[in-house]
Amino acid sequence: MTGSKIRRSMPLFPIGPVMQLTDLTARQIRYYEEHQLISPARTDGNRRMFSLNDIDKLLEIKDLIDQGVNIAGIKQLFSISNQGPETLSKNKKTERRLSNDEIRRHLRKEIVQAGRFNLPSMNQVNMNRFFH
DNA sequence: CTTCTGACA
DNA sequence: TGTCAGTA
Repeated sequence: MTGSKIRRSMPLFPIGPVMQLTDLTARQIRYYEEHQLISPARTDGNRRMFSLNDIDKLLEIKDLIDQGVNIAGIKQLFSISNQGPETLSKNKKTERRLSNDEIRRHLRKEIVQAGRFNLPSMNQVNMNRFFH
């Protein structure tokens, strides 16, 4: 229901506890925010307040980073998973048999795989190869 | 005491 | 990324 959503997005704890829960340094957490991978709420004296969603997001980021995926790649993955079928189906134009879900899986695999091989510039992943 | 922004041997 | 500074 909607109740669980508001709970997961409800600002709960400051950066301290989050550091322990995610094994990430404050520097890293702030860095990821700078690059808009997360957007914690702010409070009284401009202090960050993280929600459960933020925690999960950070854990996801941590895994991907450990797998070698850089910020650009993670951004790609996040935007893709949040993208509704409408956005993708609009690009699939004509000759496209793969479902949007399949495309997402392939793209994710490509990015993570590239990360494992330490391949540079994940920035311009050839989405052109999937659409056309 | 904890967190924040900015900066850089 | 770590870390130190100067605040709030």
